[in-house]
Amino acid sequence: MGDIGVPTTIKAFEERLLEVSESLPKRLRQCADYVAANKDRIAVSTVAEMAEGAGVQPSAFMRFCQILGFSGFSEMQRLFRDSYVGGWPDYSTRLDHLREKAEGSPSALLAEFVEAGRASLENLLKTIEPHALEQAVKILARAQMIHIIGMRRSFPVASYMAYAFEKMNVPAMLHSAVGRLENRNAVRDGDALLAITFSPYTADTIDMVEAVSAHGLPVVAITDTIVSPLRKFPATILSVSEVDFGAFRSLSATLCLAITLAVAVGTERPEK
Amino acid sequence: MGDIGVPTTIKAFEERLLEVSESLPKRLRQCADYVAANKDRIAVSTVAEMAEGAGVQPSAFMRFCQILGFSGFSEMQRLFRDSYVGGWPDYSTRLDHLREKAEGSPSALLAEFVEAGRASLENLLKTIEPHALEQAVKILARAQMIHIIGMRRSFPVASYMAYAFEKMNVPAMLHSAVGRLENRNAVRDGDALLAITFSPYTADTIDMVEAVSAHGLPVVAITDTIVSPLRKFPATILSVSEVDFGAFRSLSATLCLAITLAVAVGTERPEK
DNA sequence: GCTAATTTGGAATATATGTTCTATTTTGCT
DNA sequence: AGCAAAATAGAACATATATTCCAAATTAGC
Repeated sequence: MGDIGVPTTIKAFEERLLEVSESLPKRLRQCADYVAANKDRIAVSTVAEMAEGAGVQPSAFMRFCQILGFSGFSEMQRLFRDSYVGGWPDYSTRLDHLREKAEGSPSALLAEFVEAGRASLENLLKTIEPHALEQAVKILARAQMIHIIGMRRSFPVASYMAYAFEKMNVPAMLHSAVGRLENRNAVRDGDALLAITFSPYTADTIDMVEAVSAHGLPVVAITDTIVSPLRKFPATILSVSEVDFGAFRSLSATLCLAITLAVAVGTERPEK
Repeated sequence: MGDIGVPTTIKAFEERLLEVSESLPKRLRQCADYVAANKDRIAVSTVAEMAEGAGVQPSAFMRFCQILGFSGFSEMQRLFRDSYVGGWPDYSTRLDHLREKAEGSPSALLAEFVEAGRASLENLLKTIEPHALEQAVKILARAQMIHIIGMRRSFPVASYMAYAFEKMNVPAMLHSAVGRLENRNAVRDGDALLAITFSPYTADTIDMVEAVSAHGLPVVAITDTIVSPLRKFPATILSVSEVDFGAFRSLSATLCLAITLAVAVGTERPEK
């Protein structure tokens, strides 16, 4: 046989499988065939299940794993499980460590945030529902005026969208709570609301969504996860789950979605 | 509480999660949030891993599963393993797919921005100078008050940093031009200025940098490229070159740097 | 500010699952 | 056909993981 190295990537795994499957006794060949046809099951099955699927004994499947270069089934499974979640380390605990130990230079911290941002972006692409996105664009493109609200952590996103809309000559209004002036009466028929809110959900934002949707106006919401209180309203929801780094998020994915939405609306909108 | 039935579909699971998450004590709520944001992990993780991710004890996560109507974690996991249909399109194939086949649609646009963001992040890591970053942290950590200025496109960054500093009890002041009130006299000895500006450089921001550095106060600047007009002043410069798509930039890299800077300052700063 | 009820953390326990071992069967060779 | 080598099945063992339990801490009500 060739190298004894453990496959560390799905690709390497496939190559090894192909390379080995020629010269395999009956039962082990069954394993190879079954695995080739059901690679995705490895991540969520037990040896017993895989063995049954292949029509062999667990011990046979075990030997099969070892021939592929792994120490056992668990090691092989880990490869598939890790590649499934795309390496999404637990940042919240890592930040705690950074804080406590105070070790790690700013550069190391930057590396962490870059990594978190990268993971968030990849995840965004995987989880966004194209249909919801299209619907959101349609709603906002039709609106006579887009009202934008986002407080605290969401404010940067709201303000960036306001900037982008302004640049593209799309009528939009950023509802910031400057001076506690609540310009709620600016919302009129034909308008739409774009609400951005993340846990912990600011009451003002929720209130505004409630008020606006009570008037029958359409609402588009950018929020996190599915437990958002916005689910109670008939809004078009775009959910982004940003990798959490302690109390902070880099907002990479959120801003990406935001700018996409803004540009799509700007281009779709009937001129003037 | 409502029904006691075991959720038998992901949809039912989500509904149950939403319905229950309102009235949940602290730790259980953490579980709910983490699960909502990481549903895909349930199929391939152990209770211990899920619990750690949520920042709780395994036993707490266990109770959470039971509140959702399952007998335990295993039963809940089975739901996700069974409904796991395999075929998880990995990031790169999904990206290609969206780019080509969905051309012109919002989803394709999203793919472009995600890719641009990813490239920007990678570039950020390569180009940032650790020494400059450390110096910036040092300057801001020593300042009695951090004055933040950033207009137009830079305003989201400025406001996010203001938010982050506030969260960490770091004295900071966001100089927005609300009502054209220019609070320049708020700047005092011992303070520092954090200026964020990108081409085309807003005059107000440059003016402020000039005024502040004329008083001998330290300035940290986040800007693009090396031809920034800020080079004329004795400021610590962190340059980010964001990959742009069309006329817009997703700001991914800039925000990443911003939040890094904020957290680094927050942790380095002497308490109180 | 005290008491009762709820919630939580951590260790103890039970169970499921992976892994190894060996007698038995099968295969390949002369 | 008879022998040696390889492969297999099934049981025995080891480990990892889920689950439960209870004392300590927290919260809510009075």
